[in-house]
Amino acid sequence: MDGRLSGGENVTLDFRHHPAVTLAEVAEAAGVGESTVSRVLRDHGSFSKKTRDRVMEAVERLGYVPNRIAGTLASAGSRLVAFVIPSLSNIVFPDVLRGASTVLEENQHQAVFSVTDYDPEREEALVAAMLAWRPTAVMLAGFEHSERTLKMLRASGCRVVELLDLDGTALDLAVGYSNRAAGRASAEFLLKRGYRRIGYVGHDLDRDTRAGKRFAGLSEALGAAGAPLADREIYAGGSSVESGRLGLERLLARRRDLDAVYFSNDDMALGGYFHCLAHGISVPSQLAIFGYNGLDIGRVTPQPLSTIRTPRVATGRIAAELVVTNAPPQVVDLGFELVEGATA
Amino acid sequence: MDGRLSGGENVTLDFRHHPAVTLAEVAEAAGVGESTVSRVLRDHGSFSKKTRDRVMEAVERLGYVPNRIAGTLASAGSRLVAFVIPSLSNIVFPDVLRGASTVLEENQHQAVFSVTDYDPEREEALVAAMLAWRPTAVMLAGFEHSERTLKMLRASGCRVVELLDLDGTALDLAVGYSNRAAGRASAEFLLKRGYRRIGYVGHDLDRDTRAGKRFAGLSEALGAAGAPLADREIYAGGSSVESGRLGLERLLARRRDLDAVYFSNDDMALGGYFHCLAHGISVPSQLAIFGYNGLDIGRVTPQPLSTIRTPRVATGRIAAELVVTNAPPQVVDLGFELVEGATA
DNA sequence: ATGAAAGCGCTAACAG
DNA sequence: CTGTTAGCGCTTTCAT
Repeated sequence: MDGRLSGGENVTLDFRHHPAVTLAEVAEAAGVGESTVSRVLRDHGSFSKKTRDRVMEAVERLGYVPNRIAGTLASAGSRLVAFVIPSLSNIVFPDVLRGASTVLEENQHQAVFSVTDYDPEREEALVAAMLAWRPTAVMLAGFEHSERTLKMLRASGCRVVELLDLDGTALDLAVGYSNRAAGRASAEFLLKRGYRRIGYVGHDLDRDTRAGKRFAGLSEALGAAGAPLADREIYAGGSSVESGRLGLERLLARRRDLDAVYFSNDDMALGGYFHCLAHGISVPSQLAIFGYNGLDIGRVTPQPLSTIRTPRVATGRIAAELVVTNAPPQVVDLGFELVEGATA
Repeated sequence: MDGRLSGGENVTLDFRHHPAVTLAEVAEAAGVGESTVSRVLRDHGSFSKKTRDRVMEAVERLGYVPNRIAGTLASAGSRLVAFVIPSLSNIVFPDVLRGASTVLEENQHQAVFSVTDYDPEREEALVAAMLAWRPTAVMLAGFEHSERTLKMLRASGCRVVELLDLDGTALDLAVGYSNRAAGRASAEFLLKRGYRRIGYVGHDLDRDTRAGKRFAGLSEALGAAGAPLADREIYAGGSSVESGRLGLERLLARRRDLDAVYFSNDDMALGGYFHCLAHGISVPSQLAIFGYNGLDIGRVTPQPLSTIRTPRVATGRIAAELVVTNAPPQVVDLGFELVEGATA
């Protein structure tokens, strides 16, 4: 009646696709009930040492791997933490993931992620997809989300952590630093150093709203000091060393009188710095350069890059800690540190 | 009898923790059977347009989000792809994830990941944890895994993709390029350019076995050409720009006669290059520098870095495509490209 | 200390 | 075209 009875061919196939061992099979093999196996495996409830050994022996022998899909369905939390991040090219997000993954792994949680490419609609779709896994928490970049995203998140009942931004209203938890304040601090530093004709080279501001907030803080502080932004060059698309170089080249073609340029981040700033090195523009006497992020590479260039160091790894770590400890709603300001460097 | 009956306070709590809407509730609200809702949602099987509208209206109104945990348990695959990667600091892995995530998202798969920090024991534990989610596939770096890891993987029945290496035996699928061949190609290039006193600056070779294979390929080719490796400086720990700089400094302190240095990757090589810039060592006339990976930044430095460009994003993309199409076991060699640059 | 049984929320036959 | 029903593999009372 069953194909398996009719030939060796199917036996072979059955070996290959052997369905995973189940808890019931382990129970059977150990000669105990299913609930006993479950108790032993989770070390919860009581059982004799003898039973424990029998069960573990069977687990070992059969190569049993518990099925967390079933486990999660039967019990409470999934111990899944979902990251919906804008990009993996921008080093910021791998750094955040790195900080979080250590903590998550130590606490038997798993990280799931997807990449929005800075698109709010994709974010919406991806959040929905993530929510289908009933994660313990979902981590997002910043505070700008579509109405529907916010609604889904609120309705989900899972923890929400908004990362890397402080300029806005948190849904639940928020961990990061103020980009607006960072922009302002950069402006004040440059002004203090005596620069007055300051330009800006940046990448797409509408999509990367945190870069937009830094720009706003910068412009605001420069304006307030009576030294408004001299000019700006916006490079469509993501940030990169190459677009920083190109952006500075274009900006200088228009404005030879600039004495300092603020870049939307260190990648861009390094591009600008390399442009200066290659074209004999002496830094900072002819032109000062200032970045954002405090990448390690900026400390090793012939002149250390002047920038703002941000606690990206710590952001991930703290966010994960708040989630695994189920901390009450709160906003954690990790601050940032201005690195004077030698380029400004 | 129940605390909830005694006061308004608990009612509020109940609102907050309102359990997620279930398919049964949607069916109820729409006045249809559960399987009908299921069919409509998955657009599978047949149903009238009228029914469809009624169901969708209820879904919308209740804010229903399907539970994939339950769905997966009831049906077949999880559509989860597990990445067990050594590091997130090394740009290689974010790049691979980036390539894969695009394809996975387009095909309604989710990426789960964890980080081994190049430790085979952690890898073993993390693979086990991943397997508990019954992923469609698990993606690993390279071919070096513990016996138990291999056993679990084989027994799991899920697809296994080994990434970024070709020098070894694949379990199922493998996508990448030969690190040994890359090391050899680098040596041949340097020799062809006339360099004979070649040194090496690298990071931990035992943990990063792919870097070890490049080193082996390099040494082998240099030895075969009668110009064996002059000296080497191994920096414990991961690769970084700073350790590249420091490594070169130390190496040169011992061997002033070197005419070229091969670095374990571009990060290290950039550190070396910056050291030369800062100390007036002219590149490549006094000292040639050669890296590995072909990072974008190396194309924008005052002198473009001589290196080998590797298809990291494509590795992730192809790996994901093989998985979502359930391709037969195979090894895909994506090759690499030697970039002549100006530093060697 | 242990087993039996009732689900968790969904999908997949199988009837109608 | 649609509803009913039997699980998926586990956890969790509840008895014993």
